[in-house]
Amino acid sequence: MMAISDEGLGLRERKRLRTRLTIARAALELFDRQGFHETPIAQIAEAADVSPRTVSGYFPHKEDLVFPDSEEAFQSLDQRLRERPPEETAADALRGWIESWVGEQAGLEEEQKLRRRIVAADEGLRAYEHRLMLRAQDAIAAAIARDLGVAATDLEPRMAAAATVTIFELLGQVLEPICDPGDEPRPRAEALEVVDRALLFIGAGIRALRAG
Amino acid sequence: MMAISDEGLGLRERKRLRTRLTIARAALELFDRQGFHETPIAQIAEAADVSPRTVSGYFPHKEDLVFPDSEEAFQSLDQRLRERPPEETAADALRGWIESWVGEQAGLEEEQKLRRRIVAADEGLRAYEHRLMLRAQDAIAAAIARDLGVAATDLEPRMAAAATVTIFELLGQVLEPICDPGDEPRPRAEALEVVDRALLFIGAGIRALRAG
DNA sequence: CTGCAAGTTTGCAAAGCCTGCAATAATCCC
DNA sequence: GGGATTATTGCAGGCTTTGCAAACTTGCAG
Repeated sequence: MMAISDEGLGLRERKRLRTRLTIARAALELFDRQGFHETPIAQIAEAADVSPRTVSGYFPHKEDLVFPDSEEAFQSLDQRLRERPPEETAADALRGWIESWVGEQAGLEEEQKLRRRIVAADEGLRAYEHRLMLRAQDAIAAAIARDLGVAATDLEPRMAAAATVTIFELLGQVLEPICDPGDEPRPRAEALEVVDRALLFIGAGIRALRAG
Repeated sequence: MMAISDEGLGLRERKRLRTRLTIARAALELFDRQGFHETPIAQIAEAADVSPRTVSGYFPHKEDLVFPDSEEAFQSLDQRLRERPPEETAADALRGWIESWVGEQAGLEEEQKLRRRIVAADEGLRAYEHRLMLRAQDAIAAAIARDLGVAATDLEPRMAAAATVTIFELLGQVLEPICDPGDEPRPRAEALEVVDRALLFIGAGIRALRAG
């Protein structure tokens, strides 16, 4: 679910991470069984053996329980894009990041599947996920703008970035097109193939705009 | 704000529409002055001289107050796409719909500006707007799939549809890039130019995917 | 080991949103 | 006019979210 990186951390930090993880796991489990709206925070708190107030402390919005490490992911993507060498394109950096990201998710297929199923069942959660993605969209737009030598607020990089973010969203659905329990996880290669097709789509779109 | 189509309607319907309009207008005004979150429903009710329960009756979610006629717009787009003649492409139908839609908005520039400013100021509203757009996305994906002779669930039409919906969202921002009071409304032609560039982008992407 | 500083958990309360229900009021149509 | 339909309203209850202060745990220096 979340990368447990408790290296060189004091007891305090480790305990905090553990609590956070426990809560998120309990929530995911309950959401999957009963539905998001049908699961009050009080019940999650009970399952995680913690007070409701503590749940809200870790996860300001109930929806955050479904995307516990979006912040971490965004930071890593943003850094990857910013610190890419001058000769590497935004698309290459993005692809590289996705590759390593997908790699890090190894062993978490079950949780991913749960998450996908939960999100698929609730329109509001899909919108919330998109809201999280918007941050990535801005970072990607900035990176593409750097490639093209235009302002990040120009239509061109923004359209391309928006299309790119769309790919992320489709990616989740492609990886778990049928969200029934017990399905085998799709091979990683297939995910990357989708990414490559998406980047092809976007690259062609950009070229067309620049030519036209 | 909303198209007031009270032709051949009884007093009941007319009154209903009028009430709805009054509430939405009051809400928009207050949201703009104080902010979305800073405006409780009770205050809107007071301004519109109805009970809070009535507001919730007309607008199940508070956010709906900001997008009062999204349903109408979606229905009209969906119908336009479904009933397009066989020789008209999805892109053409879409462009035609946007053109007439933009035309219908004539005279509503002030409300549009208010709305844009309100939405721009709140991340949650942007996500909600996207949520509304997802319905259009499905309709567009189906239309593109029909063009291509593939299933609506295929990656190709879905990516193209997602990119298209993105255009709608950017369109609002392009039309009101600086959401300060008193700006002149952008000319309609400029909006259509954006649409054309967007369709160019998407068309090139689709061709690249089919070729590759 | 002891005790203080810093950080965490908890309960409580208040503000809001949203929904269902039943009573009341307005409108429609015969 | 009068019964049927529909709109409006108040009320209650469940839920999320936030602030605040008290109680508790951990870290660390002496």
